[in-house]
Amino acid sequence: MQKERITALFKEKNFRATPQRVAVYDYVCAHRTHPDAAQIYESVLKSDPSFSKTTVYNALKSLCESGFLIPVTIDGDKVHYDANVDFHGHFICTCCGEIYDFDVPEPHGSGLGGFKIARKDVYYSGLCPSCKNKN
Amino acid sequence: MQKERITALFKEKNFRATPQRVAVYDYVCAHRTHPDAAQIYESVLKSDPSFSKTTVYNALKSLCESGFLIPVTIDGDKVHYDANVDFHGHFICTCCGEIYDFDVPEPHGSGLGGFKIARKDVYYSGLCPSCKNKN
DNA sequence: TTCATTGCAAAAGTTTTGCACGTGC
DNA sequence: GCACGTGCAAAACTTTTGCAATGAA
Repeated sequence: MQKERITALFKEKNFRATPQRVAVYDYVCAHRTHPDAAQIYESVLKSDPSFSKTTVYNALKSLCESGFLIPVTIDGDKVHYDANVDFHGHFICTCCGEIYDFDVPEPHGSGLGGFKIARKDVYYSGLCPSCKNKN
Repeated sequence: MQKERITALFKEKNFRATPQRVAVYDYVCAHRTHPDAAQIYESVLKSDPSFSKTTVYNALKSLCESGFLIPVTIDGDKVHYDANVDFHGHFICTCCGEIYDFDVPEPHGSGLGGFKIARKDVYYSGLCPSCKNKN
């Protein structure tokens, strides 16, 4: 997606379109590998050397709150981000750390009467095909 | 569960039964609130002031690897631990941070041919009843 | 103009590491 | 006895915070 279209999309949803936010979103859209803040920062820094790490965190937080991105907390330490906001599952390889998308029906839990459910996530973990065959 | 029974359980599964590991597991079994490493450390320290934080991390890692505990990474930063290893969902309140268990059928994803699935997790987030009614 | 966002440095918080010592089996 | 676990301090990392300066609308 070109930056002008991202800017238009942001304005349409009353989301302040700063070049930094556009760059962060552009990167996550273009790299469907579920990058974390460090990877995003490293990349956007190349086109704008004055880009701050704080700004990456600010942008990611705002983008998630406004529904442009989804935080993926499958990995215990860092948070990964996904531009595909349609419901789907995430698989993480415990060997190489790679995260894969997969199709899964939305799960329906019971015993949550009175709770307001805002998000549902399905996380699998194990070995990806290449790591599985490595040993 | 008394400590002697935990020790017996560990030995049964060829899991070295040090008093520290027993204490950590005992705490997580007794407190079904999905504690994190800091909470566990704080508690076990009371009965043994020489208990090290490193040991808590070591014990938790080993206990997870041996299937005694489940790591809950629903929260982006710290890892929580659950002694209930039977399949169930976890709900986290984005307001108070409390984690609740709920029943949910095991999800069956598609498109993972060639992957070795070791674990499945279903995480919900939103507002718990009391936080929902707070505003 | 105005107020949200940015950028910097410093802090906070969790988890890991290296290594000597201690201990379960 | 020996391999494995423990404990300590320091390091590594991710993320947050405070605040002055900047810029989008």
